[in-house]
Order: sequence, then C-alpha cells, then structure tokens
Amino acid sequence: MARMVAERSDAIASLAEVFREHGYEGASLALIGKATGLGKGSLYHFFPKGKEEMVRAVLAEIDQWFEDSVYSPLREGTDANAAVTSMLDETTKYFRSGRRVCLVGALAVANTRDLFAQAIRGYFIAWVDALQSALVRQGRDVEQARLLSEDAVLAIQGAIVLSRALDDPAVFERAIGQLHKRLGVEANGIVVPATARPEGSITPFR
Amino acid sequence: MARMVAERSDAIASLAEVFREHGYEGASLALIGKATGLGKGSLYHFFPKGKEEMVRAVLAEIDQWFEDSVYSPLREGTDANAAVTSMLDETTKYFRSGRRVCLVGALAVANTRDLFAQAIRGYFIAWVDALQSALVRQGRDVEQARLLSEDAVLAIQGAIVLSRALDDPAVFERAIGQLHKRLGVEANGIVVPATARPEGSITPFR
DNA sequence: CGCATAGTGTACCAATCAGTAAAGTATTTA
DNA sequence: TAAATACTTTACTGATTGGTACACTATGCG
Repeated sequence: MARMVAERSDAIASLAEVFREHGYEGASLALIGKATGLGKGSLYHFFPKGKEEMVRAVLAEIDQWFEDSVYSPLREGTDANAAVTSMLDETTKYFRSGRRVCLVGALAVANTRDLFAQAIRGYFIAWVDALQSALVRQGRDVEQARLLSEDAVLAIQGAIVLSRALDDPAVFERAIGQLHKRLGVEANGIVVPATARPEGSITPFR
Repeated sequence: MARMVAERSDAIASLAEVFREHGYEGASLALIGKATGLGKGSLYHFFPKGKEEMVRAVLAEIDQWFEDSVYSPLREGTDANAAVTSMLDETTKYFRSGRRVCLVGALAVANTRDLFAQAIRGYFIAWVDALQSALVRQGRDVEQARLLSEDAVLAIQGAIVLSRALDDPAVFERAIGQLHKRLGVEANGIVVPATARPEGSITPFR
C-alpha cells in the first residue's frame, strides 16, 4: 500500500468543516480542494462518486463520533443521570455553543434532504432513542421519556439556529441550561413535583 | 405606470418558495425564472441587484406577515393568553407542521448569514420580544418570560429541523403541543396579579 | 533493482452560473 | 395619436460548475 502524504481519512475532518460552512450546494470542488489541500485528482481518487460520496463519508464519521461519545454512554451508562449530563456537555463542546452548525440538521432543511434522507433519519432516531433509554433508566415513564427526549434533541437543533441568528452563544448555553433542568432526575416528578418548584429555581443565569 | 401582466409583488410569493426549497446558493436564476414565470430580463428589471435583492424583498414580506399576524397580536392583544395560543396555531399553519422550511432559520445556518445578518437578527429578536411581552402580561416574571420565549422560538425552529429530518409532521405538532403547555397561564403555577389580569379571561387553575 | 500500485497535477470538457445589453412589445399618459 | 415609460425576449458574455482523462511521481514489495 503506497502512502504519500495524505490518507482518505485525513481529508474527512476538513470536508466536514467545509460542508458545514457552505452546505452541500455551496461547497464547490474548488472550495473543497482548498480546504483539504487536495487537488481534484486526489479527491476523485478517494471519492470516485464526487461530492455525494464525500458527504456520505462525513456523515458516517459524524455518526461514529456520536455513537461513541453520546449514544452509547446514554444507552449503556450505569449512571443514567450522569450520562445525560455528559451528553449535554459533549454536545455543547461539539457544536461550540452554537458557533458550529449541525451538518445533519442543515442537510435536513436543504433540498438535498432526499439524497441523504436515510443517514439524516438514522442520526436523529439514534439520538432520540438513546436519550429515551437513559431517561427511562432514570425512572421515568416510557411515554414521557419519549416526549422529553424528542423535545431535547429538537431544542438543541433550534438552539443552534437561534444562537447563530442572534450571533450569541449565550442563547445556546441558556438552552442547554434549560435542558439540564428538564432532563435532570430532580425534574422527573418523583423527588420534586414540577408544580411545587419554587419560582427562583428556574432562572440561574446572568 | 405601465402594467403588463406581472407586478413585482406577484413574484415574491414564488421567490419565497423557491428560496425555501433550494436555499440561497441552490436557487439558480434558471430555477427562479421557472418558479416565477419571469425571464431574466424581467427579473433584473424588478430586482436590479439580482438574487440578493430578491431575498431581501422576500425577507421584508415575511417580516411584514409575522408583524401583522404574530408579533403585533402578541404585543397588543388584550388577551395575552389567547395571543400566545393564536401564535402557536398561526405558526403551525404557516410552517405547515414542519413541511415548510423557515427561510430565515435556513439563512441563519447557511454561510450567507452575514449578508442578511441584520434581517435575520431582526426577525428573531422581534419574535422573542413580542412573545416575552405577552408572557409578562400573563403575569410572569420578566426574566422568566425572557427565558421562556427564547426557548419557545428556538423550539419551533428545532421542530422544523427534526420533523423534516424524520419526515414526520407529528413531531412538529407534538412540539407545538408542549409549547401550548409551557406557555399557557396554567403552567408554572404562576399567580396572575390583579393589575395584569384581563377581566374574565383567565383559565382556572388546574 | 524493477514492477505494480497508490496517489497527484494538469488540461480539458460540456453545462450551467450570474449578469449585461439591447432590440422589441405593451401600456400609460399627455 | 404620439411620446414616454414599463416590461419582455433573446442573445450573449466570461467565469465557474462537477466531472473525466491521462500523464506523472512517489512509494511499497518482491
């Protein structure tokens, strides 16, 4: 196996960044070449089917990262509550408090949705399912856990949109703060009923 | 003033649709021409600065629609609680339960963000501010109203992303359902001060 | 060494891109 | 009706698009 300078896998991080920043249509081969430092020849050597294959490779890597860093701990962590907290922290780091776009979310909104529909769907289903599993292990009702996890994943996506729109990472961080409250064990209605929660405990910020 | 067949304003609805479906970069002049039924000559006659001006016109119209149908009732409605409910219903209709993308949200995530930063920011700030105003008139604490309204707007954006990703409008509708609960007066155990209470409009405490 | 394979650089392609120019047609206004 | 204005059509840019072809170099292996 001949190894010159680059490996296929080395390019994927750069590819991810360029697709995040410019979208599928906006990321031209010129831009991609600049971002990866690879010429067209190399790019088509590594990804014979062009941009589509590049995006698929990026999606696969993203999926792997989330599987290892988020879904798996959520599903299998012994301390479900700690796993939830860890998810929120990892997510904040990963999306850089909303400064970094979620490629999967961006693709879901673009008209390229159909091309990657399966991968997009898989990403979000895995996330919601894993989170639900942790919430159930916290002692919650299955139905409520479903609703809550769907709501949490959706809030993270929305937080990215809004914090970018307002150009304010604090928006993202406040949203994560809300989720910490909503997903924590003390909010599951067993320890402290939501209706009995003192007003001051809702706003820990600023 | 010579009027042939089309007016500038007639094109805007089609323009909005084509930008929603294909994004700023993805909406080529060929596509735009097909969607509006206008040739390049006419398009550049109405929008001398090209795509950028078209998007600005669309954003202005969107802003106007939200101002009239959402923000203004939220700010000035006598029944704050009814205004909130109406906002959620109008929003569901407008975004067609997540089947229709929010152009402003999509632009906020794309790399074209900087071009339209001011309009994007204005749209979301107006929304959050108007909602906060209604929540305060419901009798809520200003700080909590701020958090809640930010959270609600962000949830709507996230609901669009997730429901599209899962290709399931029910996801959007569930999210709106959650918001109905969170934003209703009966939630959070708030006690509406007599001064802020519109006569006879309070839903009895659950 | 020498050959196969892996990876690269460059020139090229047809198609499409946003945008321009200008001649032509409709419509209003005077 | 005639001139002015509003709009449309068509043809045309030069640049860029994604993608191909192929000669080229580097590297690993026997």
